[in-house]
Amino acid sequence: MFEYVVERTEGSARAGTLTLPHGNVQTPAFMPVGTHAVVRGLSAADVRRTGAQIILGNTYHLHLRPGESVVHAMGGLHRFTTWSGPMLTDSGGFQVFSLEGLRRIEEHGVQFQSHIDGTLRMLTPESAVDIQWQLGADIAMAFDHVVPGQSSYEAAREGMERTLRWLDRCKQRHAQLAGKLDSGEAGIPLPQTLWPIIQGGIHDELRMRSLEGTLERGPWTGVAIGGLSVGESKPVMHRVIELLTPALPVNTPRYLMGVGFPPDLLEGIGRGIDLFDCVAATRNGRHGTAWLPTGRLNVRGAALKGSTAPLDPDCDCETCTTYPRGYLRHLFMVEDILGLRLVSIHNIRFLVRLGEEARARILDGTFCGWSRGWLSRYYAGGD
RNA sequence: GGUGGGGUGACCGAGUGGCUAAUGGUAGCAGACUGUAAAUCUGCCGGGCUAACGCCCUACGUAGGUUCGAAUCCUACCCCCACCA
Repeated sequence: MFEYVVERTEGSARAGTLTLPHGNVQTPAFMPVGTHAVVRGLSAADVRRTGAQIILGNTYHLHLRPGESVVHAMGGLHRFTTWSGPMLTDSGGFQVFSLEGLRRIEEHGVQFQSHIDGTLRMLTPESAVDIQWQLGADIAMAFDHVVPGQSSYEAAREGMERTLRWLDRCKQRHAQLAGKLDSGEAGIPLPQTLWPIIQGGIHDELRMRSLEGTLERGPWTGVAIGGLSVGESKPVMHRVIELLTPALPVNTPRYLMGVGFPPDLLEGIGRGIDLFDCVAATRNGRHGTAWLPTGRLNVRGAALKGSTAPLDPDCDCETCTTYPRGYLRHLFMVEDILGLRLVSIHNIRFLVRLGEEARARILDGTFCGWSRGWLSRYYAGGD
């Protein structure tokens, strides 16, 4: 049910297939983020047309609104959203980082003050797992403690060790719920699997200890690398990835959380990453930045006024095959929601296609050269 | 014709003697965004020179005047609006 098969490798890069209850995911792959059970601005059909195979939801946000019991009563996230493909829910661990100032960390869990109405909400390893079972995605993430990229050894060590202790508790609760499912008690339509998250900041020794501690607690159907792209430099991020992937089991998918921008995907794939998620595709889309093979394009820019050219002539997305640049710019100038949607669609398709092409290249053994050329062309565009 | 109100940078609109090249907003231009507190945020926005500090020029309807100093006070004129004839 949660099988991962690596079909071919080239250097550290891998092409594989992940089997999940709601379908397969061919890797490498980018997963669009749908924090509030929606990829912002897009319908499930829009997302499907981008070629995305799996999307995310978020424990913290869906716990606040509408509440996991509501989603569960409506038949789980798949029925709730009408997205019938694979899904993954993040645990709320990232909010420990992003909502710093609205939360207090304790060993028992994290006390959040809701950013919506100020009410106090405790998230613990156990409740994060409970909520995710109620939401019913294919993959649940362990509740982790993410520290900023600049964190000292001491701060990173604390977050990393806590993440391991919390992993034990997540695992235990997950096993309890899986046992209930087996005996038909849970009332949950399909099983889900739990993935752990490696932490340790930018400190290699901590990263390795996190990896070892995580693997000791396995086996796992997938392993995530968290706590990157949170303020550290690119070379440091690359170093940490290179450090970890060789030490991970081959037939386990590696998920680099929160990454990335287009070049980050190729840099990650080349270093052995299989799965990515990132809000940048949709956020940049809403903010008027489109990704092109030659770097970023400001869709609001005066240069696009009157242009009849497609956004990206090489792209097969709905936006690029239908609308001229001058119209997309116009949509942003008049602040119509269609503009936000169309550029989001393009950016997602752009990353999905990057994954598809990388996969094809790995399968025919031409990934490394192609990736090098792609990256130099992208960076030459001024990025 | 009379009375009253008003003319400020692309637009709207503050400012009623020095802290004013002139508050705010809009429009415009540029940039940022990485497991989403983000359809958000930041910067620029009279002209010229400078890498920059900064310097110079031109500006608050027009023309004069008062003053060390004027968008701000005075005079005349032009234009706009309202009401009355």
